[in-house]
Amino acid sequence: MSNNDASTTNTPPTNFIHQIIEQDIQEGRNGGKVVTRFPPEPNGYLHIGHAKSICLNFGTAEKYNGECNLRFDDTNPSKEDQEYVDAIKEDVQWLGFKWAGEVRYASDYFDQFYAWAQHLIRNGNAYVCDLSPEEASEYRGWATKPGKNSPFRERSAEESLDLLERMKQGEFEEGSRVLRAKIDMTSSNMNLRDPILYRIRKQSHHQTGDKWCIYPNYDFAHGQEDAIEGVTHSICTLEFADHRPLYEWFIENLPVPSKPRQYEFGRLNINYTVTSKRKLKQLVDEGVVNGWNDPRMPTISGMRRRGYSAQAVRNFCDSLAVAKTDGVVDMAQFEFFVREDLNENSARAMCVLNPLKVVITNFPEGEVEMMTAPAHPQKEMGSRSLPFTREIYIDRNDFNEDSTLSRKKFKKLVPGDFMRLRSAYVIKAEEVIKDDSGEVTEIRATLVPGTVGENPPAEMKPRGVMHWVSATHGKQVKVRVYDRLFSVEKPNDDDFLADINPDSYVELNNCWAEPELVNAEPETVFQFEREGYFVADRYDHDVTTPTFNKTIGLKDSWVKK
RNA sequence: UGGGAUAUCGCCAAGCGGUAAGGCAACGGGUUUUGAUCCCGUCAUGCGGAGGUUCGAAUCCUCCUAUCCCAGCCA
Repeated sequence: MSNNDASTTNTPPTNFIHQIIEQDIQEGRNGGKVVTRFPPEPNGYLHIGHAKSICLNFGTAEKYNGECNLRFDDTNPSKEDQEYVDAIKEDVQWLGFKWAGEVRYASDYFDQFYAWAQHLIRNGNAYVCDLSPEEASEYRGWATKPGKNSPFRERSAEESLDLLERMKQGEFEEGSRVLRAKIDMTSSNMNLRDPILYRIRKQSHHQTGDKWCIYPNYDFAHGQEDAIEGVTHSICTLEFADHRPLYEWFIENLPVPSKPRQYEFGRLNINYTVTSKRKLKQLVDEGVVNGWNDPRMPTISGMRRRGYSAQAVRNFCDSLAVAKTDGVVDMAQFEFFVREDLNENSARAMCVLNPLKVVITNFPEGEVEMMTAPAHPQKEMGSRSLPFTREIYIDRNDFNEDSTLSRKKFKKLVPGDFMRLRSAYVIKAEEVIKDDSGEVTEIRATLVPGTVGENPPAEMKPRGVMHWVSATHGKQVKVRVYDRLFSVEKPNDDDFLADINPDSYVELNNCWAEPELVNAEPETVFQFEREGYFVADRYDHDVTTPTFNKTIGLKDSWVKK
């Protein structure tokens, strides 16, 4: 609630795109309407970078009472698949956005594009070129070296029209001919050196099947898609800035129904991860991670499985500047929003990750005392019951044999000293039992009567508080502990796999949780007190195989030593 | 090297000629039956550099410097 108020109306513009929009509205441009679109190519899964674009496009439409379309830019069948179409729709919905009307596809407009291609030819603005890809590249020149005209550039409109139709009929091989715009082979903008409009691809398409064997390029499609849909502000990332003159050239030279404008903003980069589609795909294909929705992946489906809430992802994206700088946002900034949301909304529970048995010698065997604890320390979220028994588990890390450690600095169980069991008694460690190898296997302790909900006398003041679970009434659960996928801020570009964090995934099979936890609905996030946030796995969790993924640890300001 | 963009605290960033917002991180301190949360406090005489215009410049001008993007029949 608190974070989103700012994005309703009447607030001053927060970024340069909103400034432009407000000016457009003031000048009555587009009849005061604002229409945006999120236009992914269905060739991979959406990631955190896309989330920023989604939040910007949908958020902008929302802010100005406009609409935002979801449109698949499916102009290259050789890279695309229905699997990605479905996953992308699911991700956008999970984030909580609703697109205007039906989902759109660039392929819905292929007939129109073809007619417009003929229009350009007739007006002397396009021609069929027979240069091979290698020759075309040579003719195009170099950034500092002007290109030269294709020998087919002055071919008659009639001939080009005929050739284009025959390309469409499948008469020619892939790569043998293309349709090009006739602009300027000497332009300092490479995109204007007679860009390719259509190329031959004898492949079936996930939406149009085998209807087409020629497909438009990005540049000959995107602006026209926007124009057809009445998009007013076409927001894309910085690398498309060089394409804007071409975008405008098509809008000017074609009888399009509206005149959209393109604006570019800086793409989101975060440290300790990668977001290039190529690298993410490699991680999946080489089995470095367990699929696109592995909880370590920066994909939306990965973050979802990790336990990050849609609201946290959105709050993070909204906190980001929309500007033209290309910086790298600190992962800590993202983690802040994840914790902020989870702290506010997740129920508390206790789960011991590395069990160490404690026997309360002055508590009768077989007896069960039910403790009650609030589900949330600050918010009213109900309460839970915790069975307290003679044998309990505490975390191995909460015990230390060294009783000389400073009481103030070391808030853990040490022999002869007192500790508070969260929501239960204060206990005192009396005896340490070890096995032959010297490893501590059990602690024998005594409880201080009357300390449930009450403080003990000053001389019995506990060093600190620790979580616990009944050894006889708790449930054994599986916990998957995740950490950052990469151990360095900026994974090496050439060999990024070498920078994988070897400890990014650890599976713990002997964890003990308070009983109710096994009944949790999949995708529910809990705060395991003193440990962090954990989500019941979306796919693998159920009563018989309780499985939790570590979402993120609690902030830890305890400086060791 | 031709073109397009960008440079403000460790990171993100506001600022649009009137004397450097905010968030993250960090560091102090308080509360606390989570070393969490919460609360309080500290954190740029400085805005990539050098000149100039101006009563006044992060904001305007000039020249440098650094970084990113463009030479797919990818998007």
